[in-house]
Amino acid sequence: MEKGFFQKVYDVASQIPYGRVTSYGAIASYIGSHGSARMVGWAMNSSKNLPQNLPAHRVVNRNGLLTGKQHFGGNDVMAQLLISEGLKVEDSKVLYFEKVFWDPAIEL
DNA sequence: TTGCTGACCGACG
DNA sequence: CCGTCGGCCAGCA
Repeated sequence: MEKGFFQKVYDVASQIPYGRVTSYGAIASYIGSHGSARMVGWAMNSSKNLPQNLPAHRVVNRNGLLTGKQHFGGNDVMAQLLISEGLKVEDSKVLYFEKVFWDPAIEL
């Protein structure tokens, strides 16, 4: 039974530590599907059908921009969640992104 | 079954 | 600098 694409995404995303963030591309690359970053985001969209254990708010784009914030049911919900974890968010963007960046290829 | 779309990224002109 | 296009995989009408 090989894990499907989504399955791998969930597996990695669910392991993102508190107060850390990663990028769609990093996850895609780690699971061996470099270029399918869009699918990572799509997997997050489908996360609604999964347990809340999936910290989708800790996944941002390459620029540290909260591109998927609108899918959290609000415009600032995602930002507030990150701020609540001790991160600095300004203008829908994670400050010190490189410092809080969690790369599965390195950390995992 | 076919075809379109999507929370991205990198390349090209 | 900015607009456009291709690639990747899965869900839905």
